[in-house]
Amino acid sequence: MFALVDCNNFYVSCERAFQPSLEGKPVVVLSNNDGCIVSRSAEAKALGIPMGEPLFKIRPLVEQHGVQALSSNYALYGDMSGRVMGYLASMAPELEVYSIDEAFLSLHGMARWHGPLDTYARQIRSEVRRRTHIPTCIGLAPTKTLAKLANRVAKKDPSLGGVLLLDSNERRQWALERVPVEDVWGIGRQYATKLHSMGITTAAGLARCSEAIARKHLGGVVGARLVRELQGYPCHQLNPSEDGSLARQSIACTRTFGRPLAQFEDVLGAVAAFASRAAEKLRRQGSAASLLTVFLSQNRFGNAPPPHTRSAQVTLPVSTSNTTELVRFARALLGRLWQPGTVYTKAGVILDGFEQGGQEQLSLFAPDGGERVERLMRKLDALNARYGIGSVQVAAVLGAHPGKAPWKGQQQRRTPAYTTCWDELWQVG
DNA sequence: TCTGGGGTCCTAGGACCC
DNA sequence: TCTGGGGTCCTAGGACCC
Repeated sequence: MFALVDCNNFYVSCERAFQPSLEGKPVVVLSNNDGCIVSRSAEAKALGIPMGEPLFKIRPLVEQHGVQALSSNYALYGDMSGRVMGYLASMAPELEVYSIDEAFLSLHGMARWHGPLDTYARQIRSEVRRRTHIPTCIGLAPTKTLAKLANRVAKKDPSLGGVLLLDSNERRQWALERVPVEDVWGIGRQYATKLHSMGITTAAGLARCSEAIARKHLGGVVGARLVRELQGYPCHQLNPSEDGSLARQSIACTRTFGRPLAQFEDVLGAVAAFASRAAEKLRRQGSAASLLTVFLSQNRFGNAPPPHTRSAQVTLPVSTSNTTELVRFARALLGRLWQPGTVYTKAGVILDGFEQGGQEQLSLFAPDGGERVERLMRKLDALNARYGIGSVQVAAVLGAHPGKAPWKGQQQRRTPAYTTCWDELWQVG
């Protein structure tokens, strides 16, 4: 039996945990540059504010109803997520951290010790709330896809008290019939449109599909597995997370600039900063990358025809996690992409092709130099951990401007980093 | 004026190999 | 004119997720 624990309106809930005055009011959290809505309180949803909507389009609504719009505070959310996941890890033999606000638990064999699983789930739910002030819903079912579906039903139907267990054919069928097909995990916009045109409008209808239909219309083997999972046959295993942190297969750092940029030095500053950040994340999970991609984007909402993005990739001669090396190659790729006279709005650096033990290969080429580089990188990470991200940087990051980097955007509505920054600790009193 | 960021998996086609 | 079969690796692109 799988359990899916999902935090309700996670970013808004994190903000409320430290600012109880936000309780009961319409609140939204904004994306980078205060651009789009990425989390909404129930009250904000009730006002008809859609997920992903740009703030400027709903400005009248926000002002009319006094909606609190907050900049995103990822230091806070990451820390709160760690607390929730740490507790969940203690409540089940295996835990998969699926995203910042969701986790799958394996509850195999747990009923024997803890009695009915829905009762156990209610305990977990109230304890998460007591410890962190974060509300959750929990879906329990024999497959991951059904656990997601149970979770969604529990969210929509307050009479269920935040927990739904699908442990019989009758209950499963009951749940399948009340979920629209577009809300099934793995059915996005394209597939939903296709299914509706075929007359399939509910999860129950999808569960009745033949394997051939699923394969033909829903992306081959992916669709076949989806339908099997709805029928109650597990196709997806739990992928336990090592001490709550995920080892990624790719690492990206991408940003829309605070304003459009046309100077090479300005964009280089951004790309070098992104490469540095990506290298830090890479070292934190102990990987070395063999593939480096840089992309540059122009305004995709303008009149210019697509493509709005161009990218360039290089296979590194030696896998590495060395910031200086990665910045050097990123600069070369940027040079290949750069078109003078073009105005860019966004850039990104992506690291791929990981292998373990990259450091060994590095030292093969530079028997003592490799170790020296490793020590330097460790020191760099330690300093940045102590004094804050970006305290110590390679020169290219600084670009032509000694002051604020021109690619950095606005975060005018950010709340303090209550839990992670010495200067912004929560004040009691 | 203002439109996020970071991931996953799968498929198809070409190059290349024996 | 005839001119195999099977495998791997790489890349691009599509669809989905939170």
